Amino acid sequence: MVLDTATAQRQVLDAADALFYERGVQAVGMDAIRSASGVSLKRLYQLFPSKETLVEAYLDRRDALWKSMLAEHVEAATDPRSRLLAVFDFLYEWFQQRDYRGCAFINSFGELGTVSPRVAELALEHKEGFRRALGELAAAAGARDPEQLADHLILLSEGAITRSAISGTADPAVRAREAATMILDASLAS
Amino acid sequence: MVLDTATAQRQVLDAADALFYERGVQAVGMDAIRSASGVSLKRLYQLFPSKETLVEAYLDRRDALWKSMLAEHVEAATDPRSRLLAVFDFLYEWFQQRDYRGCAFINSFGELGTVSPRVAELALEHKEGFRRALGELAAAAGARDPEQLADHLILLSEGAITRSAISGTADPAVRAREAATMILDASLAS
DNA sequence: AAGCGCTGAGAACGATCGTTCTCTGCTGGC
DNA sequence: GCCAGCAGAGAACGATCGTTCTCAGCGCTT
Repeated sequence: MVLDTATAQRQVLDAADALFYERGVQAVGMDAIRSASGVSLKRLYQLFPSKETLVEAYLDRRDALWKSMLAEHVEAATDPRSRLLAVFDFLYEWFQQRDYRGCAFINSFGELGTVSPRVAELALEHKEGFRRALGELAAAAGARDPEQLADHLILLSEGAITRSAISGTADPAVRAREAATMILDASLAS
Repeated sequence: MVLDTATAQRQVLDAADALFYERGVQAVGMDAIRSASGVSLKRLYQLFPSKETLVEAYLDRRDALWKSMLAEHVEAATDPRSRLLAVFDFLYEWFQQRDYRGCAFINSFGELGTVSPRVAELALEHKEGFRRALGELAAAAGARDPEQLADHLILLSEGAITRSAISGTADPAVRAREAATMILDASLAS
């Protein structure tokens, strides 16, 4: 079976994503990715010269996918206020996925943050991107201090992400939405 | 050099705590713990028959230490309202520690949650203990719905914990305290 | 038809993992 | 003085890791 570069790359990334996310980076060997992807070890190393490269690609794709899923939910809402709260509806849907295991960036950072500066950097960038999005939504919603509101809302989001992972319930998203509503109302321009 | 059981156990746990917390569980071999603790491999395995046992002991001790540090901060405050907010002052101090690397339970859960039910259980218990403490503080502070307030405050706390780890700043504790104040004021019995 | 280059399958390599075993030397009881 | 038993130091074991190498086979050019 011969594969063109694009599909081979996609199959490897699909396998890496599923395995890294479920079991963690260090617990998954390159052999497991090779078996799951059906791409030979040789080709795998041609596409991604090292495991670290593959981890970076895994995180990059997660970041892009996550951003687009978030944007999808936000754009479905019309008025600025519900666009901001749509963030928490997105979280709720995410948490309900059967294989939900928390945030790949938080998990990877916990595993490799000390030893791999690249992973630490990607985690920071991912979270900063999210914070930026919240800042824009907060500004559009007419917050008195959009930056501060974004800081508060991201804490609720991150808290819900880890709590949902550990408890195995999607409920934290509901609680986060409640708290977000309170904070949002309190920080709207009067 | 001969060590009695108690000091040998303490030295092993000190070394395991420092290494597991800094580098993650999987990245630390038993040999590294042996070198750092100065306890022979044989004795190490007499005290902790497997690495998983040692990981459990590491998490148990972290839980106890964390709880007592939190209690210390809370008890230093007098009125119920500042006792509740003292949680976030505690977080601020914690985040400022030079070797702060996030929550050991969140990190361990991310690394081993899927594969080790015991680690998943300990993480859940640790977080439930924290939530319970928040619930009591919320009730004492006269919240209309203490359980809901505790749910909101724990989201802010967990969010601050992970954000502080990734960003390397203690600032999230300040932001969390701000948001907590707003939520607290909004949910006091009127 | 013949040879070159790339392929996939998987063996092989050196390192390191968690765990156990060996060996040497010391200590206490008789 | 002597022997049983436990200590520590670290070698050894089998497994697995990330990575590289071997090798037989296929498709392409001339």
